[in-house]
Amino acid sequence: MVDGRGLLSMEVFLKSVAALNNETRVLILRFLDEHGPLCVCDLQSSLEMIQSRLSRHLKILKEAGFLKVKRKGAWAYYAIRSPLDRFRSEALEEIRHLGIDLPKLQKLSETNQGCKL
Amino acid sequence: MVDGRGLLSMEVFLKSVAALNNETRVLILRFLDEHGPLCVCDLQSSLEMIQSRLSRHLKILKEAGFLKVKRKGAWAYYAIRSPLDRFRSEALEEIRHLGIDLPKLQKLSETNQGCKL
DNA sequence: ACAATAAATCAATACATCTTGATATTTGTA
DNA sequence: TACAAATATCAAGATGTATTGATTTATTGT
Repeated sequence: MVDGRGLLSMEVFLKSVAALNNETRVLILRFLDEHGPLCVCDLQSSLEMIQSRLSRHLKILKEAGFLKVKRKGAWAYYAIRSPLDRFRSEALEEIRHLGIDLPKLQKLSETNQGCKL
Repeated sequence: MVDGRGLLSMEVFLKSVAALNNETRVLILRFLDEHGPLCVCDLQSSLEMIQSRLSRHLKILKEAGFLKVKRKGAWAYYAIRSPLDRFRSEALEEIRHLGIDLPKLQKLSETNQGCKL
């Protein structure tokens, strides 16, 4: 990074853009932005998404530099990475202004049966 | 637009992002950013791209709100739209910082034979 | 009206991404 | 160690996007 503002390379830029280029991932970003760190199974129940699909999207967002993961035992907590560089935080700000209707947060991990369905 | 900062909708946002999600289009944006309005055949010779391919990318960039076109007779001059909204201009600023190695400008339209090859 | 040039669109193929169900990996607990 | 729960990865088919050459449309000059 030459001047503190930009991404390093075309490759990295395109990876960020590709990650944003999907409505499901935009929703995931916004949901984590709203609720803070959540484990995969809570996202799964809140967003009503099957596990492999969600896991794939989380991986893409992580590898594009939008998310971080913290493992706590068997659980993986995903959250917006902080700080974000300028372009990514502008993108997130833009996403906040889209007026997305967020589903209700389901903390399945905190029920008796855990994430098991 | 509610507050002057954001795009209207998910659909419009995704269209902008999709337009950015291609190395060829990023190059076209940066080239027009550097050289100002250019007709299709000048872009064609400068970027060494066949006409149908270039035309398709220009259309995508225009419909995503990055470019405007001004027709002058048979020629179509494409240029960066101005003003760009915040997200699009941040994207363009980011693109400026990618350090893209631009090809030399070829003003084929100003030669004797015109754009004909 | 005709021919020629600039640009846009179309149709087919190639290439990439998304979704799903199945399987593998990791971690905690008996 | 064996089992179960949480997550990650894989393989196949479905869907979407890119490229190319051919065709079409628009405009200019004769």
